[in-house]
Amino acid sequence: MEANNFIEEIINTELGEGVCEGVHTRFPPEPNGYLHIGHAKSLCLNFGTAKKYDGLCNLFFDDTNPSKEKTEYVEAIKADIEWLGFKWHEVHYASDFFDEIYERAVKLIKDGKAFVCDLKADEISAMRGTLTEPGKESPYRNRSIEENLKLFTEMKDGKYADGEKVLRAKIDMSSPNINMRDPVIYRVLRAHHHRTGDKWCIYPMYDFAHPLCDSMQGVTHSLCTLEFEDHRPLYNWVVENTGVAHKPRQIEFARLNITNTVMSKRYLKKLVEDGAVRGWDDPRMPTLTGLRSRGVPAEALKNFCEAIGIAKANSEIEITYFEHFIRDYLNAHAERAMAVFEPLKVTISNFPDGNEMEEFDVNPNDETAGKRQISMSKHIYIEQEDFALVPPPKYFRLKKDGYVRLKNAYIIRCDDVILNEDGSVKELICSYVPESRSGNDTSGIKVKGVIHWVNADDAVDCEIRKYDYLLKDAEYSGQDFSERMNYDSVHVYNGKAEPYLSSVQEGTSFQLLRKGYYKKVTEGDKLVLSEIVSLKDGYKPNK
RNA sequence: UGGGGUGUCGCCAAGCGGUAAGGCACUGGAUUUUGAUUCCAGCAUCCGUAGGUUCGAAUCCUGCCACCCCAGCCA
Repeated sequence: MEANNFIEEIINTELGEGVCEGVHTRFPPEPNGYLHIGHAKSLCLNFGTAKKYDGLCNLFFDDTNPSKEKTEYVEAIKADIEWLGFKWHEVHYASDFFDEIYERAVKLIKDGKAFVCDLKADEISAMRGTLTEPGKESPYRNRSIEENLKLFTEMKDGKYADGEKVLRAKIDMSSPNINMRDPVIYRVLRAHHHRTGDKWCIYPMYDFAHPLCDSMQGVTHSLCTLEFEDHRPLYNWVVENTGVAHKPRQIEFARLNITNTVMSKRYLKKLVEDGAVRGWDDPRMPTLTGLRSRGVPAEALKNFCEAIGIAKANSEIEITYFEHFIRDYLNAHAERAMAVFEPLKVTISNFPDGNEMEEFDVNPNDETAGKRQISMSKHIYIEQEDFALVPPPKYFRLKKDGYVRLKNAYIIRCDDVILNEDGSVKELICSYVPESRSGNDTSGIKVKGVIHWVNADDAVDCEIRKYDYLLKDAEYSGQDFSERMNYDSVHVYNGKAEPYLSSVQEGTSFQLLRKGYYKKVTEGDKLVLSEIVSLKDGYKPNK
């Protein structure tokens, strides 16, 4: 099997040497928040690697800290993974293994490799040493096995208050790796666990529980992010010293960073709690559910994850790269329709009475997408921005005495402009060129601009939920028109052109296509937003 | 100043001793009834840096520099 990244190289080598027989991975979120785009990378890696090697991938909830975890999150996480289209082999919870993890801790004590420590948190911290100085051994380090056993049992039975005692692995207080300086592996914590309720008052630490859970699930390759590299020696220590039969291997890779995007669960949670966004599924959020309500196709996200690759170098991907995959997918699959945000009434004086109907492809790039009907009459609406009383340089759209093409229809000429009392444009009187009809234009007139329009007779009013940018408007001010268009063309697919449509999740009304309100659309119901909204670097929620 | 990692084009990223893939972005130009798409063309004499080994190095060796992570009873 050809390796696409360094992890696959490792697997290939192991397979070749017979170190492992198959591949079993797991996606291991802690249910303390919603999944975001960063998790998508891990999701694709874990599920993708398992699939490539015809192996298995579990969903594993790392719920060893009940004070932060909730059932709401586990349900949301499952829904997000399903949305992405991944199918897990089994679902496991660290809490399902609490009994066995406890037994493994007892074994460590019996083997003289763990001890109950009475030091307070700050004392342990003070004795841990520093980056350059070794730590000092706890005075409780040499308690007898019998005493440790008794004390640990009492910890489990609730005889001690939170923080009063902990169980520590007996490793090496002078290790240059701070994680090996007699790490705490169990703490007393009286918190209601979302699954085990009040059964336990002691909980294992991540460093102890994770390798054991990997082993018990049969995981062969435990993929995690770079910050756990220093924990690998401890991971291996646990695997080697607890007597587990199956020995998994931890491999680290760089987490995903995207420009101008907040990827920290802590801040995302704060945004939700502060009411800065309507919830975890606010389209401005980089959460999977937020992306979904924004109209981002799951396929696009997966294509993106595949393209960015897996490596160990810290990196920050430009948001345009992600946007490219959204556009790429939408261009091929999204249904088209025309829409107008700020309507400007247009009367085509020489157009015959009644409606003229015609059929068009729903998606010119996909014949199987079907056809749609578009009608036209002498009264239509166009976008206010598509007419300029005083056109800036290189303005391709409508102006007084100028021509423009109505998409899918005719070329029109603006003959007259009717103004309001305040000087703003009220209505346009135009004439159309009959022989310029879409498909068989014999007029010989060349126009550069093509604009959207809706038929006044049967256009549909839509209520669009408006989301503001978190980016300030000031970001745009000072830009000239061409730059503005350029910006829009990146963030609103095709700029002023036809928006792409795709269905959105039920319950989501209509999403923003661009800044401003949607007023009229021809085909009422499904709309979509195409702008990419992101948080600025350094953005901090209000305290 | 301890330990663990990483350094190839603006951003990702291949490359694993034989003389720098690809994508995004960008720039030209052609088509185009979406200022989109599509399509051609251009875009690292150089791989953090200084030396060394070699007929030959981004790839091997040595020194140096830069950046990231670690002192939670979080994960």
